[in-house]
Amino acid sequence: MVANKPTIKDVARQAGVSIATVSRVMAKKANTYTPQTAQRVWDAAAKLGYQKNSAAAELATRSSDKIAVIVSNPPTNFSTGILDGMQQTALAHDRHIIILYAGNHSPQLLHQAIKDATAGPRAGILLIGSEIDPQSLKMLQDSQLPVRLVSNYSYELPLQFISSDNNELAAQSVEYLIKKGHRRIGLFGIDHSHTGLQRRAGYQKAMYEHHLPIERDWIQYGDYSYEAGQTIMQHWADLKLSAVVAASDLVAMGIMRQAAQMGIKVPQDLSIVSIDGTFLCEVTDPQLTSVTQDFYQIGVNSVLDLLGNAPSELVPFKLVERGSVAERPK
Amino acid sequence: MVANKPTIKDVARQAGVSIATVSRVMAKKANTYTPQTAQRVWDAAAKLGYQKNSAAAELATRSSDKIAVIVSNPPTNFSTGILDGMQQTALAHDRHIIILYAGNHSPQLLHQAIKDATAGPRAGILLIGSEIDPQSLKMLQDSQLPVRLVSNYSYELPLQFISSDNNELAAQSVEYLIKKGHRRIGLFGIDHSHTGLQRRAGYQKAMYEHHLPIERDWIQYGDYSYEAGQTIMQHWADLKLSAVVAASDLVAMGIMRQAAQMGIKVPQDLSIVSIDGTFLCEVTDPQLTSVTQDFYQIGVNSVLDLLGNAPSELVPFKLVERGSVAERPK
DNA sequence: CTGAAAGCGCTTACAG
DNA sequence: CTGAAAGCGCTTACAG
Repeated sequence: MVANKPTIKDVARQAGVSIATVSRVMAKKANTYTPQTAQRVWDAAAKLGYQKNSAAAELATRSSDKIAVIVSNPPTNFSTGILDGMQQTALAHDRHIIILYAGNHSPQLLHQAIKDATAGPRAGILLIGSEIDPQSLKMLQDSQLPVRLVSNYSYELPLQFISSDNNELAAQSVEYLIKKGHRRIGLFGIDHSHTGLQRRAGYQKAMYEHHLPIERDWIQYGDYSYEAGQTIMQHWADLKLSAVVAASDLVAMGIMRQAAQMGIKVPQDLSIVSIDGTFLCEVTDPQLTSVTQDFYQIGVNSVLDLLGNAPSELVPFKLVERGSVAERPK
Repeated sequence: MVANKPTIKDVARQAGVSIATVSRVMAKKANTYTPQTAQRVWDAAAKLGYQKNSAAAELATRSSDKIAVIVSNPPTNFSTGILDGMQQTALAHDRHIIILYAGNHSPQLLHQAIKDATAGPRAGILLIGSEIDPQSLKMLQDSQLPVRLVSNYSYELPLQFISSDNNELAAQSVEYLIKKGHRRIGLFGIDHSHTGLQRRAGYQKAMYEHHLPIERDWIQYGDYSYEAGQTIMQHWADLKLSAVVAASDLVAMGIMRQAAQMGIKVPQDLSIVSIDGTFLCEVTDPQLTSVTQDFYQIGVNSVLDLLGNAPSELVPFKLVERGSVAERPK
């Protein structure tokens, strides 16, 4: 037979003070108690193994130190870096993070996650890679909580965000390829989400600025997955591309795999720059040149911005040269 | 100026009933209200956008529908499958999952995560891949909550678990290699955690049973990472192994990479079977033969076992033949 | 079937 | 500096 969890009353009795006093010292309210009473309270709490019931505290204050982060699970897997950054930063600011998993891009699971996130007091909501439909938006707004989109965004949405600049991500990939002498450049694996469209726009912008035509089918859609890369690559022969920007590391890997099977050599026959720059880029042969996003920093800034009520923010990325791009005689 | 979030009182007033009645219909207590009152309550709730405050409900019932899952982030990344399984199953049983992130194997972050997990009412605690130190154990036990270890275990710990059988994972890898004619077989990349030791024991058991000697240095330690695979592989020449079981997919990839650089051909010169069987196995060239764990099922069973108070369980895995093992003339 | 009331474990003015 | 008391938003015997 185990004892029930001790409450503030038990601590008060043990320390010989009122529950109000226990509450104050546990909350470290400055100048409201003597060092002596504090010590007695701490001793009593330690002895009983007391732990504050957060549900009760949240109810009383109608506030919370918990940030709800909703992660929509995309085929690509960069969330680890983001979550690491969030975690560290939250801890440093005495906040906690609870993660709600919204499965694979199903609106239903997203709604469920938002509902869970707003079912109790929260410090705010962070959404990683979630496609916001009208109902989600309404739920978010009804909650009256601070909200930030993380790692995706849309200027059409009345929501602030922290992300890399998708447009620039694609544009600079193309610029780099052009600088290396490529002219027939494709964009493989984007989808029709805001992220995909922003990257497409960046690709188009860079091509136009250099007066390069974009032929039909140079833009190939997919879902950022390995399989998408493979499938798209099967039509490469007709496209006569010398270079391609891959919508994600996974897409790039799929492209490489299919290329190998078709006897196409990377980078001699086909140059690739990959968007993301996760560890996967260092694991292929040759290694993948990439525009690498600073996922950790995105995570850090998302909680900073949320807590500090800062405006939307684009986090810098950088191009990392590895082995998947060949120079081409102009 | 926005209105405050509506409470049960607002709904009661709007529907013209008492808060007790609202509470009952929201909780769907059978046979405690007429369809008519129920309808009025639902209408009122919908109109006001009412949502139950879970903190208050948990306080009143001293219970919760939230399962806390603590994920310790290992270099290998199989948690997605597990979390998917947990998520689906929890939802099907009207439970919710909140994820607490315990960073990279630091005891401090684990303690923090356990503290957060037990700071409010919970349906139970699930820990994915966490190394349990004495203090963690005590905190877990003090919580008096149902607890399950997921994807790792120790018979020395008074905690129940759901996992693949680490011993068998390694043993069957070895068996398979022996059947293919290999005799000089190594084990690369395990660490000194329970998981590592269990896999080592399985490896040794299989070798002994076939009267095969294990030479010094055939067992190489690491941390399940890609880098570990690379580093270890640098000493391959001295070892004269014909086959190796890799402690994780990442280790296997590191091995392949280093092998390629050293001009060693997989599988002709070196056969590999990898433990885990994530998508990474299909992404290499040749693809990796693996003992693949059923992570999704592990996730499903972990919430089932937790809620049903079932005993510890070993979830079946299977050997998947791909391209990284060559037959060897005996 | 429904309501009044007590209680869950905290926090925080208010008084002293 | 400290305590008594009200209140946070729910749930649930208890009575009717």
